[in-house]
Amino acid sequence: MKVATWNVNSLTARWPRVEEWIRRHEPDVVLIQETKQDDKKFPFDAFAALGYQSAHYGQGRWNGVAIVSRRGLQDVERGLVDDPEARLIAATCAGLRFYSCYVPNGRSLDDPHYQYKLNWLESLRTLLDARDRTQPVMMGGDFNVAMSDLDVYDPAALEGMTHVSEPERAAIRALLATDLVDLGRHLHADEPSFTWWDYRNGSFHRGWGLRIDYLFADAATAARVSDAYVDREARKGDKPSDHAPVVAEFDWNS
DNA sequence: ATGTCCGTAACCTACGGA
Repeated sequence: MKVATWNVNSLTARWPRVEEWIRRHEPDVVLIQETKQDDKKFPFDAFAALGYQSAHYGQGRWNGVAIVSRRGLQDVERGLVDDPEARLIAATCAGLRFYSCYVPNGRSLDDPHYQYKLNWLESLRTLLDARDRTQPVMMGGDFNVAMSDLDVYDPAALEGMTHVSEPERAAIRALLATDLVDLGRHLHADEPSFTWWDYRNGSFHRGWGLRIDYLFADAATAARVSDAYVDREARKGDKPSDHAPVVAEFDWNS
């Protein structure tokens, strides 16, 4: 079983890259963020032509999350209670409960959007805390938080900014405290493995990245993971997203 | 520290958001 999470920064603009990536890597499930589409525009048929069912929660210009699967797709849930923005979708594929998350950016520590981000993460924690612990779960997405200084190219350069503040990091730790494991760190405790590089300043080739996209799973599922990695190749070439996909591979029969 | 990209609305340019 191969699962990926990828913030595509507009599925409309990124379709050629997404299609090529799926053909090449043949994932079973892909958790997508920032489709920037409504359902009318979402390429359900194009995914079907590749052999994938899809579920989408979009709102048009901003946000938008999706789950695509070639291992079945049932029981779709959209959104967080009281959240007007399309940032969360869940579905069951091959017996696993999947969540695709697009956490608010936060903008800056003194912006109201930052408090929205903290509230959003607390709502997500509440949802996960109430889940059925007998069902395997995998949650992935763009969390817009670098969990530790190892996840930042230069901690001093980001001091006082969003993505690295202690309250955000505590909110992510609280998510993990609902019995989830960070699959990237689980297998590679000391590798930076950034997932996002700013389009500006030649950040990618200078190595100025952050690890802000994650795949989390319950401990029993995490124990079956044989590989977890970032596909940096997807950040290169023509018209890339500013995020690279995070991939996990694991034994799964059901 | 800000050299880019994306979608939109309104028009071939500016703006908000990231």
